Amino acid sequence: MQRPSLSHALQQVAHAYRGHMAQTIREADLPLPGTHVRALKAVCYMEGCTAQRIAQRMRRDKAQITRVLNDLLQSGLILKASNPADKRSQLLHPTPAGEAMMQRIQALEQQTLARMTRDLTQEEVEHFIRIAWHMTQNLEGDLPPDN
Amino acid sequence: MQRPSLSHALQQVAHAYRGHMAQTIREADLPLPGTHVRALKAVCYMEGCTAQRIAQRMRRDKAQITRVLNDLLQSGLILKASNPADKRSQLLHPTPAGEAMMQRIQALEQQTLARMTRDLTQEEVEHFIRIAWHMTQNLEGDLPPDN
DNA sequence: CAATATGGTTGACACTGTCAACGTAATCGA
DNA sequence: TCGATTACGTTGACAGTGTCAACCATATTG
Repeated sequence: MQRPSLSHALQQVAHAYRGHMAQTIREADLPLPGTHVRALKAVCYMEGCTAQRIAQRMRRDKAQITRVLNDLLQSGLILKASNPADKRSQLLHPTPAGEAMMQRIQALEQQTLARMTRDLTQEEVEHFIRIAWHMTQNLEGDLPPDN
Repeated sequence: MQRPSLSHALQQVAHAYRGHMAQTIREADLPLPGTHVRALKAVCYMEGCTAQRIAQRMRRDKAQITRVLNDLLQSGLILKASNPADKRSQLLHPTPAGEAMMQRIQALEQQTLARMTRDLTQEEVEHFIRIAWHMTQNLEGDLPPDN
């Protein structure tokens, strides 16, 4: 164990990021929890986006994704369209409101990220991302970065 | 946004660590959730440990800490002793069972950390920790590493 | 002493995450 | 082509995480 330990540092920074984003979003009156934001991001930026693909990308249980997507649907931020290639699944698309929401949230996230990395060099940040990704793969296996 | 983005990398690695530790602990039949583990760690390694100090260290709500400590108390892993310096608070100590539990969990954590960093150099890991800590401070303010 | 601040507890609630079971649709192999 | 198996999405149930507000008892401060 180091001072501070890897586990402690990891938990703290993840918690700090989560909390700061949550507060920023709350202050901007965009009542969307973190998981919803991430799912909406996937819907906006993934080609041929389905619930299954979101679950894989986020490494979350598909049940959770279903519920988040239903919330987004009810909030009018996304739409489900039948998937001609597979009648079991639906293709997901953002509505204009969803796109607009994504724009606003992206801006808030950029703010948070900028503050978080304000005195770090580009190299340091990229190094951090690379190591984080490496650790993830070491623990979980392998999926492409994707974003 | 990079590929993968900082936010995504951060959430993934934190989730992977949490999940791997949870599974490892489950497989070892030590039915203790992550927050409980972290609190027990604090009780075992902090001098003059009180609920308040744990809450500060973990940056969590004191209500949550109260409940976690009560669980640990009921599980016979810690003890509360009256604090001569302040009758409102209690000094926390591990029981022998708590110490033993801590030993076993420490070993499991070391395993997980070793796997997570298996192909990384010491410098890379320390760099990662330093940057993580830096980001935390950028978002939250300033508390000493402490561990 | 009165006002205020702090440590801890409790209730309530929102969010996160997983597991199991199910219906439907696709796919694969005999 | 039919039957078994697998995959997508949904639902129910539940455990765990995290915060806020109200409260009591004790400390601290003016």
